[in-house]
Amino acid sequence: MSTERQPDAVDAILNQWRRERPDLDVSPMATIGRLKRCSALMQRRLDEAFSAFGLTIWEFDVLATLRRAGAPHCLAPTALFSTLMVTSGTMTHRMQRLEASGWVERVANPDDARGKLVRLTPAGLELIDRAVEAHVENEHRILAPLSAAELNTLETSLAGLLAVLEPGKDRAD
Amino acid sequence: MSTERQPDAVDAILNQWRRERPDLDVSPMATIGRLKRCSALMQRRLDEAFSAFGLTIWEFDVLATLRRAGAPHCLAPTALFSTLMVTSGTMTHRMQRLEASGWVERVANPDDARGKLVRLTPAGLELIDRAVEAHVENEHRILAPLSAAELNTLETSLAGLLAVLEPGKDRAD
DNA sequence: TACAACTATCTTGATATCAAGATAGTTTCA
DNA sequence: TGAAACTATCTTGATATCAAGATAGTTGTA
Repeated sequence: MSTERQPDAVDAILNQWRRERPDLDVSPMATIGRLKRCSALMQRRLDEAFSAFGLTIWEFDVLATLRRAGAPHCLAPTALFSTLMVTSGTMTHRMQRLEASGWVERVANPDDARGKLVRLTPAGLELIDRAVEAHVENEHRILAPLSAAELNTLETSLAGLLAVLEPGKDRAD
Repeated sequence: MSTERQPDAVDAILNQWRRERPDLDVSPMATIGRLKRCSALMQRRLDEAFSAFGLTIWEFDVLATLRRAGAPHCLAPTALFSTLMVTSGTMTHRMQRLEASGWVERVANPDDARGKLVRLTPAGLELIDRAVEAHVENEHRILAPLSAAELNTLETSLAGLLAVLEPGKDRAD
């Protein structure tokens, strides 16, 4: 089970635990610790591209969700916060900010007067269309050091983990 | 390039983008999207174990960092917030909360009067020792559905990604 | 119709976080 | 020694988030 790679920050943490608590099998930390660390570092790299457009990660996420839904780029707040895994209160706050920026507007829902629909404005559409181009380019750049085979293995592994973590989706039983 | 797995939430997002922006090669989103989603879902699962001990994730992280440093379980705030990837202001706030809970105490730094050292109290040590046992068990449970081969592939892939993302560590040049 | 149960959204209050700057102690070097 | 540069920590003000509850509209059913 030898490895050729250089020890990383997670290896150091594992070594500390093995010294301090040799009674524990901390091997899962190798995977879960790297998952968290990769995700945190990745978000920072992605943020660099967003900030060039004056966008934060959450602003990009909301605008992108509306954009990829297709014309008329209009979704209910409930659909948005479910997709984005945040609470309704958070979504209310985000709508206020995005509306003030002029990137979304709220229009009456013809089918349900309890709520309104959130719609990309022309300015919001134009912005997110440019931002997503830069974002995708940035993602390509970030992953460029990995070979096609490495990328494929990583994606397949993460898909397997996601299937384990995603609560009860796509189950037939 | 056929796959046997069920489509997941990230596949749905990719399909939307391919319909709306067929000019973009959004393939990196398959990996990066799953990374973020796996990490978010994993944190929720981990949080379940922490909350059984009345701990939040950040409280666990700070106490665990002190614990695995070994006796006398004492680190400078700078070492803590560097390791934990947060700002100094955040760490000040965390120290106030943890000190009020009685899990850490601040002692004078004999080598540098500018700052104090943060040290686990006996109560903090006892708590984190129990909590980390439950945490590791929980991690084993979460990953149990994956085979040893799958886990090994996942860990190796994430280590490769981390080497790409980690800024300039372990470089000889 | 009328009422109960349900649902979508917003409000409130508390907390965690960050960026920028303030404060105080240490180090370097002439 | 003394002053400048540096460093460690804390403070301040703004923002994003959540949990819980409030409000208003919809649906089912007698």
